[in-house]
Amino acid sequence: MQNKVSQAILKALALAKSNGELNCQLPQKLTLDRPKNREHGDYATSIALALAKVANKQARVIAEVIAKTLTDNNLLTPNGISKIEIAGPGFINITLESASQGSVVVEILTLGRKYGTSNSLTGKRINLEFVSANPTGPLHLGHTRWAAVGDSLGRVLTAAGAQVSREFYINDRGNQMDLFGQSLRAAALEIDIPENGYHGEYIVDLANEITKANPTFTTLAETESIAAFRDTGYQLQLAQQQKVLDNFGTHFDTWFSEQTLYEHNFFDHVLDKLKSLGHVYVQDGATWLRTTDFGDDKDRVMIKSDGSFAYFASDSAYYISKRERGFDLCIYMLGADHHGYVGRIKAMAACAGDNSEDNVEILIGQMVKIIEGSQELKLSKRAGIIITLEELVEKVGKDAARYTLIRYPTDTPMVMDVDLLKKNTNENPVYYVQYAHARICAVLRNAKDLGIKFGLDAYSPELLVHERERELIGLIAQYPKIVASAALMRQPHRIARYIEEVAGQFHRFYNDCRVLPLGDEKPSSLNAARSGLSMATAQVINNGLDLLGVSAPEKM
RNA sequence: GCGCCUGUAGCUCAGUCGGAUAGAGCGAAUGCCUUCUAAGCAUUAGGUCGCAGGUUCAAUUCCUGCCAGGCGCGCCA
Repeated sequence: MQNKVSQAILKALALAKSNGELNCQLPQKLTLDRPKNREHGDYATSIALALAKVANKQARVIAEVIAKTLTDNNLLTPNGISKIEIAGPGFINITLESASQGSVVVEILTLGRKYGTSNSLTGKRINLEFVSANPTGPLHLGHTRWAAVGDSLGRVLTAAGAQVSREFYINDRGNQMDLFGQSLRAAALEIDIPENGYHGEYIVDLANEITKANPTFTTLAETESIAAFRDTGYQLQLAQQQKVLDNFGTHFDTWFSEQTLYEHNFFDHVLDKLKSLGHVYVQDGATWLRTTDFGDDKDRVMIKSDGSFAYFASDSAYYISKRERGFDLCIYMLGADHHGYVGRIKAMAACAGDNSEDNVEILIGQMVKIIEGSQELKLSKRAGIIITLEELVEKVGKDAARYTLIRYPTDTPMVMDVDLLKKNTNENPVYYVQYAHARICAVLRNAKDLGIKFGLDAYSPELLVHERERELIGLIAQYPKIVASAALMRQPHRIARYIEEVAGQFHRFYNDCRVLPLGDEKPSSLNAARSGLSMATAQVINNGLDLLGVSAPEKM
């Protein structure tokens, strides 16, 4: 619909130019906005203001020319436009015919779950890496934000046509793993845990669990004992993370083990590749990647002078693995404490011969603060984990947890008030949206009981002329654009904010427009049309909630 | 010191590839259920969009400088 309107205006512009009424370069495409103020029509464009300078004419004059051309060439009614007005400094406000505007309901009911999907990213192979927690403990709140947002982004990108693979990178080698093993063994033997080891309470529980199943571990020689605790603890912890994420509705296509980067000479291949491109050198006994060639602050060590691999070696190998597995775009979702990595990862990609703009994207998620009893809970690795994903879900439920975490843009630090989420569930916007959905389902159940036919056949868009109906229709027509922009900008929170608006708009419609017949009234075609609109609204809310991984209950 | 993020209503936050009178929820005040889910709706109150310049028809949005807060700057992972 919107497209038809903008085509009409572009056509008018072209006609005006050929008439000599407009003498300037014409835009390729036109932006139609949905005005905030309803008095400004269904759509508005500021094209006349934009052209004023290049055409060397007053904006209002240009707007007049466009309006006149549209009218004179019979471009209004055939394109579903009922009214065109010029306002303010030269805005063109467009009002649609009810029948034409209401046709979107037919589109929604026809497409169903597919409404909102597009092909704007079709053909793009995207590797989406998120969470990637160390397998040395439970998932905490920071991970939880990404578990929700990353999963939703995956769904949004898929809806835009991209081929997405979600990946969890398991940091299963290096010092941290050894410290993990040492800590577990120390806990089992009830001796002091190393200073920089893991101190959370879960370590003791995990150690006990391991000892119970494997009583001999504590009797092995120290090195073997540490390795045994490490490897068993790793398996248990990883399984735990997988289970928790699965319950949270976040699923990964690939769990990628860091260790495997060093198998089958893959790392040698990586190093050869980087060498052949001329960015590797040896100094002070260490092997470096010259990332400063591409704007990094300093060069990075890949192989330390003692011959062991630095973490950056894995980073590089992992990136190259992703690219060689055929992904066009690698999206990294990192915590704010890792934002220093942006420069080096992009530079490393450039060292590998890639375009660091097109092939790599790094999204930084700011910290999640958590408040309980009006006091901030400080997260501390040493003291152990304050709140885990599992605990959060136990406290507030999966839907509320996911929704709250996705609702804010990730580059904003967010504050979660546990008390609020715990005791006042109705203060959470997720219920507002879910309630709208459940409410519609209730109405439709009643409609069915009353024998009202409200499918595609019985839908008469021209009957929906009430202000509330027009607003609601106009809003649900925006959904595909919202999904596309959420995908393009990698911002799933836009979906949440949008469906909140839809829910609100539905509640207002429901309040002012009786959907079903009153008392003994016979069902009319208006009842059917309104039921159809309600059904389409439910579909949009359902599709939106689905992109967030939140359920759309039919009863509440 | 350098880099990234943030500063919008009493609180938590949207909006910002420049657009008309800056929004929502919560909190405060007042109305609306004899028929569709009141977990809802309506009205009111509440703002120098951190500060100061600049760019232009138009700046909360873009640029520069400052102020305040968060985070990061290892041959750790």
